[in-house]
Amino acid sequence: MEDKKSTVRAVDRALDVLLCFTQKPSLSLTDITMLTSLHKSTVHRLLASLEEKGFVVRSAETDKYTLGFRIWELSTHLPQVDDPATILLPEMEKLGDLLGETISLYIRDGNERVRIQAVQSKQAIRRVAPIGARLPLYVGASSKILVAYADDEAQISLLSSINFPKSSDKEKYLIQLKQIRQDGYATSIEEREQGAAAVAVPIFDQSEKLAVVLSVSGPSNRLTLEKMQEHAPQMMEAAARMGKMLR
Amino acid sequence: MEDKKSTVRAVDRALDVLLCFTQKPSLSLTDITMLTSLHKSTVHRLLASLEEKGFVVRSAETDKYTLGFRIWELSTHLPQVDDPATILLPEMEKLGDLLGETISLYIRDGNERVRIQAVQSKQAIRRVAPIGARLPLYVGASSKILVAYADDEAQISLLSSINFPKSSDKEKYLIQLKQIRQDGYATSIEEREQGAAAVAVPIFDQSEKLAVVLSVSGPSNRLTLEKMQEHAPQMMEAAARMGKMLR
DNA sequence: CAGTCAGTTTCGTATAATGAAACTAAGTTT
DNA sequence: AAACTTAGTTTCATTATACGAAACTGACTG
Repeated sequence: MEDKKSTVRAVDRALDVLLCFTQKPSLSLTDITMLTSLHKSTVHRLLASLEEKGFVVRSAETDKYTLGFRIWELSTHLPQVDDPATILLPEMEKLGDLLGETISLYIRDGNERVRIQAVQSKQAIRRVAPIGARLPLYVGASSKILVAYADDEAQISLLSSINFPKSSDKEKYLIQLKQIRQDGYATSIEEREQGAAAVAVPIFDQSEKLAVVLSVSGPSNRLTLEKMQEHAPQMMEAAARMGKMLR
Repeated sequence: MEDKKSTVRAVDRALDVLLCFTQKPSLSLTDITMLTSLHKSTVHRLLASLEEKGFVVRSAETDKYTLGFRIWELSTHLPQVDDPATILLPEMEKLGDLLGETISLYIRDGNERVRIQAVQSKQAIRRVAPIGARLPLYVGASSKILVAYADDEAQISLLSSINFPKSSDKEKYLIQLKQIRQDGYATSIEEREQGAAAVAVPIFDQSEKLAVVLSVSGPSNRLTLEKMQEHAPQMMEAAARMGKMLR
């Protein structure tokens, strides 16, 4: 077995116990025992620690546990970061290390997309992604995500702004968007730029609205179709995690 | 040594690490090492666990830690209780067990005080405190707290509503209020009721405003002056804790 | 009153958390 | 540029300590 980082098991378990409360606000000891598949005496002890410090409270009547005031207290001390570009940077860096390619973050601004954050690949041959760059919304994996997950009225206006050569092109494009929504990610190979490929996924905020688009991009001979399919689930997983960071 | 509850040491320590962030939003490993007086390798491992689960994040540049999105996520799952009577009940029950006397919670309503919550002592001889009871604001430990910590204009109106027999009485009363603000608690012996004594302390909400008054009361032969002085710091400690629970 | 179920406590054992110390990597001073 | 700091990371031997099986309690149920 290989442990990525040397952590403390008892603490890992205690934190898992806390996270159970994201599923249900009020839990009995046995509820938690089942959710964590730990033994009840273990859970009992972990809860004793959590309760003593006020991270959970036990209702005197029902014996059920809920999150305690310490969570509230800590949440008031959260660094108040507002913009995704700042808050998501650490995660993007991690992702960049993991995938070894350039990671970008896009938002839509009118009929363009804007790169609001990027971490560059460390490889010699790499896709350089300047922050602040404005790109068209028609082509590229990130663009397709921005269109596919735009809310209804925005989508209609975007589609009308795109100049399709043939009407059959629009048809194909719509089918592509539908597929993307099914898959949860979009890819592009040499679509916008010679020799470049990318995978893009949506990041939703707490209210399930599209907040920003995350993409990994690199030279298409390195970022092959195969590699992209490998990266897609990793991207979606990262996006889910990052979404939780947006208020 | 006697362990009150059997807890898990590693977890206790990890929670202490989290609580460090209430003092300063951004902390280095050594900062935490000093604040907790744990060894750095221990802190390092605890942070690894906390980071993996997203309870803290490490800024890639500065290497400093801040609270992570998991705290935010959990805080959104806090049971949204609004009224102090509900939210403070569990703590009042604990306090009642500890002190063995009746615990009450009061708010001011106009020129009266109202008991909005109570847990009854389990002893045979006890002070019975019906919820909803309305009592005068002049006498009793809780009343004095309500007056002493009322905001300026409310205090003036309250003082004018009290019918002091002699003007020297008002003088004395004001001195008493000043003393109470210095001590942080008020006591009363047979003041309002024959044979009854009480200690009362203010509970302040997050914005440092008087939210509610907490009192312990019982027969004056059991709740002696000595006992009351013993209970006062316990009450103030409990009140501080309870205040953090009020949004 | 037997029977189930949830929570609590005990206890022997093996594991896993610990802290000293060594190591790395920056940053500072000489 | 060598010699020191200073902060973070990793290793490792030791033992404390977290673990889970099982027994216990006590409340609720049929």
